[in-house]
Amino acid sequence: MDNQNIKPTEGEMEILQVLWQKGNATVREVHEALNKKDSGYTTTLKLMQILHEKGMVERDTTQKTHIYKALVSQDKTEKQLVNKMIDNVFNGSAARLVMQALGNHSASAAEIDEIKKYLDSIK
Amino acid sequence: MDNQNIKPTEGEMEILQVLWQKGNATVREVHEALNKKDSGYTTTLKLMQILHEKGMVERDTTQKTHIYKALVSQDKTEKQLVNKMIDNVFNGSAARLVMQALGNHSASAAEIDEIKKYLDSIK
DNA sequence: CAAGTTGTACGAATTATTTCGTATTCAAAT
DNA sequence: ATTTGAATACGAAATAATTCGTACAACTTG
Repeated sequence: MDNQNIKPTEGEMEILQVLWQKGNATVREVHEALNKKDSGYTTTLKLMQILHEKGMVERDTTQKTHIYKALVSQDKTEKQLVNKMIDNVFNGSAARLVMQALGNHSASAAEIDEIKKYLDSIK
Repeated sequence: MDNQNIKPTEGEMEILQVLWQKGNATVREVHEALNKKDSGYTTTLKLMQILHEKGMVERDTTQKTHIYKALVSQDKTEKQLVNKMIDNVFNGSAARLVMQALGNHSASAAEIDEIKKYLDSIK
């Protein structure tokens, strides 16, 4: 099985988000997108280098300023993390996670409609 | 604001699960419930002591063998963790998390109905 | 071209988490 | 009573994750 274990840390995850959103980006772009006042540029650089070591991103180094791009898919990564949470926190019940997620004020009426539509579609 | 920040680590979380399930338990009971072959009894003990320091569990020490009990609520803790994931992984969209969770674990028809009912109830 | 700016590399400090070794206490059984 | 077993306490090692300092290379631009 080629089942690559994608387990980004929290810091790595933040960077991947930016890369997924932008498609590709330089370290500076990523660093600015996450405007962290609590950590410096070289920290972001280091994390991106680690992501590269771990094979989760690729980079174009033909120019002085390197350009990064995610190699792991957003979908697969999200699935891994969600699955892990369902197992770890919700004893295997996806439904419990869903309800916990919606019980929060986080979900708007529009979101709820969207979810219902989705539920119908997979029925 | 009394907003206690509940952020158990992964190891702490495993222990809390057992305590929530059992109501209360000794270190040995917890250690056996999570039959980890990769870490010893004193590791579990230490983690439970840390949970106590952090105020996430209480313990009855009137007997030689202490009896532990979770102080943080399962519901609140789950909400915190889910919210964190919604922020960290799904850019604030509960709906995206829900869909990822359902697309994934291929929830059963019964589960889906349950969720729909729930959605109606909070509308 | 010299000076300043922007970039990467990378070791090392810091912080968080997990794990264990060992001392000690208490209680039960021989 | 002495030994044995099961428990806690707690420092400290091991591991993981984050952050930064600093050296150096490559482009401005004055």
